[in-house]
Amino acid sequence: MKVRVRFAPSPTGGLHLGGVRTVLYNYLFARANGGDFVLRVEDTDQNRFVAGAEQYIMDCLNWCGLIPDESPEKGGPYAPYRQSERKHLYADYAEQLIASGHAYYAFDTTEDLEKMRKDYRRDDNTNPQYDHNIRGLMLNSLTLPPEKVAELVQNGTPYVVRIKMPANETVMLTDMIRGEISFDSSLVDDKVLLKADGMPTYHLAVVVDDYLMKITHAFRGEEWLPSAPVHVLLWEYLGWKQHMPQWAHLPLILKPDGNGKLSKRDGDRLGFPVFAMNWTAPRTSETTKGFREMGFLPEAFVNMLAMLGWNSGSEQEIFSLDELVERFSIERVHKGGAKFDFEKAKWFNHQYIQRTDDATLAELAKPYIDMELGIGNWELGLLSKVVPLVKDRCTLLPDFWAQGHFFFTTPEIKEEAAIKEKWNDQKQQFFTSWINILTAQPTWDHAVIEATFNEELPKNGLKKGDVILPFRIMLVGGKYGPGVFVIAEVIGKDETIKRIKRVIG
RNA sequence: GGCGCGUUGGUCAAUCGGCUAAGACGCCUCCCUUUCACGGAGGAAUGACGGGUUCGACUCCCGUACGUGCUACCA
Repeated sequence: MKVRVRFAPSPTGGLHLGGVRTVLYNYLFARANGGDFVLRVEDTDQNRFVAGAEQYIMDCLNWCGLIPDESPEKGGPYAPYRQSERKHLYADYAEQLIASGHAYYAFDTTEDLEKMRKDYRRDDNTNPQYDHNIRGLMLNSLTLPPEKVAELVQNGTPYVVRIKMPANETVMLTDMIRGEISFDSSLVDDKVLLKADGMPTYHLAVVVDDYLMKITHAFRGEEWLPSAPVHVLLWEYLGWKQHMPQWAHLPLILKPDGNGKLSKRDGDRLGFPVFAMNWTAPRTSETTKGFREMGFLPEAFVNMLAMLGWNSGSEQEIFSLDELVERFSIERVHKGGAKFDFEKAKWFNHQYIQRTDDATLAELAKPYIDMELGIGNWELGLLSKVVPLVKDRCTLLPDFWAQGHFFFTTPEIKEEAAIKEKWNDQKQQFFTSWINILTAQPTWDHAVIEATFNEELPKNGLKKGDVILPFRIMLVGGKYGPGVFVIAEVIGKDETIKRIKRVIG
């Protein structure tokens, strides 16, 4: 049987780190097993629908290079891939469940449900559920005579369909990551399967669509584990038990400080991205930063995510996507959640920058230089000289500007104190006469510049250490950067002399 | 409250009964570099707790604690 996996997001906002990791594991598993990877949009909640979110999700997958084989955009043999467009399919299955006695109509209003939760709340049961103990007390096709039910349905009274959870059964589930898990069916509530608006809930839709789309392995977040028995029973009640996919409940990605699931808020609070790419909420126009815009390379982002919850068992940490396909195994995925570490994420990006060829880096860095200087306002050829000089100091793409800005424009002197404090006549004299020597130089390369620099030192009773730092600050503005004579070579004779004069007057 | 899941350094983690418990990030020291990085050499830092099982337990079992997830006509 052909392996088929699916990523099933609901289009409600930005794509979270954890979501991308779920996509990745799906993708790796599909590729490794010669299977299909499908993107199915779970837009069954009309209240939470956010315009543009679906397109955004696909853009994120594109950026990461995790392209689905079948999707709403691309189509495929099991189209449509949007649950809202599959709405008509679900009611029949709900009816089938009612007919076989595994589900029932419920006519309780929101107020009825609130009242029930209030009335039955006790200290040892702070959250009463609509379950096998309670359903006999509610307004549904189990408590109402058949004629009454038929009448209510016919005259358009809103109703939902609920699963009838059995009492005292042990529901078993074999998880690829966690092994055997069991639940007591008495403790699981009668989940709504079909909502009053005719849309299925996740519980029904996921089972029906996984069946119809012939999904063989289902990866999802650990937060779904408690509702897994509902899904297992649905597979059984619908008569599809032998087709049920193998489950893998992935560990959560936790916030770096304290505990709990990593949320968008944590990123805002601690200054790192949580979404793959910038996301602007259409309603509020509020933008949340993404890894892409912060200057991550998609390969580094994906590699980092792969290692958050999985490792190969070897000491290797840097893997290309192809290597991951080859090495990844779901059995080696951790059970416990992992705290997200932004420092480690940056380290991955630094590694990838060092391994990327200079021409590609120049392409990647270009937009950030454009952002500072304006498109077309600077010499593109200069960037290819700068990239190899500053790349080891760059962790994120904007660092190419931070580390190399002085190649493009005359920098502001930020370390003036370091020059002024120990300034004296000898130094003044040194630079004054050195400028004249430089001006007369027919060739301009770092070796020549350094040679003249060295020759001029003793004439003024100076050592290299006395003036090399001041010279650096003249050119760079601060105490950082590549070899100072190389910088002088790259910015050119006129600019070098200009920058020295600017300081010595 | 109930139920599920989890628990090796600050963080990510190896180990599938033999451990003097890898490696990476971060941190610290030193070297390299008359800058900052890169690179190199070191260092501090770990099995939640209590019982079993076993010649031997980080590894297996039980309990406790702690954490976390769910407990919606949201996914």
